[in-house]
Amino acid sequence: MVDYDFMLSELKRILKDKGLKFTSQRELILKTLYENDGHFSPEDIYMIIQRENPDIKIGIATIYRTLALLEEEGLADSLSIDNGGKRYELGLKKHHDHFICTECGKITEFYDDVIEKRQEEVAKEHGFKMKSHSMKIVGICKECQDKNKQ
Amino acid sequence: MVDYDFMLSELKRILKDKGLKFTSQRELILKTLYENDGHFSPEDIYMIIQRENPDIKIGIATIYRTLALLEEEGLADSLSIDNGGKRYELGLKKHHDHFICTECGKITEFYDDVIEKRQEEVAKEHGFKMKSHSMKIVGICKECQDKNKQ
DNA sequence: ATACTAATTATAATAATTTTTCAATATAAT
DNA sequence: ATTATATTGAAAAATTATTATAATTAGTAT
Repeated sequence: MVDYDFMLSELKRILKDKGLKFTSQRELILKTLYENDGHFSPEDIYMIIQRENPDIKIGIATIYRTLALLEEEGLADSLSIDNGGKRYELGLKKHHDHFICTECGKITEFYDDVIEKRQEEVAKEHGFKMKSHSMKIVGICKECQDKNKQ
Repeated sequence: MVDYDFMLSELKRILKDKGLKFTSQRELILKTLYENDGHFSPEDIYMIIQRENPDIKIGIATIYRTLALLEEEGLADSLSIDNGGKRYELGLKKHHDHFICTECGKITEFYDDVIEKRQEEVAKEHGFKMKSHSMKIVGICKECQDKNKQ
């Protein structure tokens, strides 16, 4: 796992490169993504920050803006859920795909080499220059299946 | 390609099964999806219907409700695009995945047996009961790459 | 055919989510 | 420290989706 100091210096480097400024809000949002494992809506991030830093004021618009920036620069990744909007997670992690459970809403990560490799090939075959890819498998997780049986 | 009469009779059968009613609006929305190849937002569908049937009045809420119904019954499929909301396409087509071009926004369909098969296996390996799956490859399409070179 | 019942509709209001505007503030370079 | 500029929070605006309701319509039974 990439460590926080590295991500922070990446953020600083990127901001400098683009003539943008390093702010406490941007740092805080990155840190929040780093310290919380999961897939969060902007609203989630907003509430986590408020809960964990009752002294700090931050606007929801800043959350939206910053998450978009982090994603653009690869420091965050997003996932579109069927209902409602995007969920964000920390970027620079090993690439992976997602299981989404329709019963409990849980999002689980998985990785499969065969699929990864084949995606590259398929893109190449179609002359498509791949920048990213995502796969979602929607269904019912093991836990919910067991729960249903009882 | 499944023909329209089949889809229409499917719709009628499903509605009857569920004690719902066959209405001109529901038929019109299915027909619109059938006759227009592409991936449309509810707003798109609304505008296409208004344009092609200036005499008919239909409410945007009906579009939303009907698309959700059609999707639930498999007569339509939806795809979450990064910006904004869902895009719908006709259902009962052969399953496929999507290329999304970040330059021109074009969505292209593709199908790959290796990926399909492997998805089934991965879900099974994780004890996940797959209901559906989707894959998006985001990048730059051949046409835009060529355009950029000029 | 007609009448009846319940589902469906359009419209408008409402809710939820995301983006934009703008004046005040904070940052980075000098 | 000063200055120029990017960023922020707050509120307004825009977008997207859902809900309530009275009127209408489809499907069934008569």
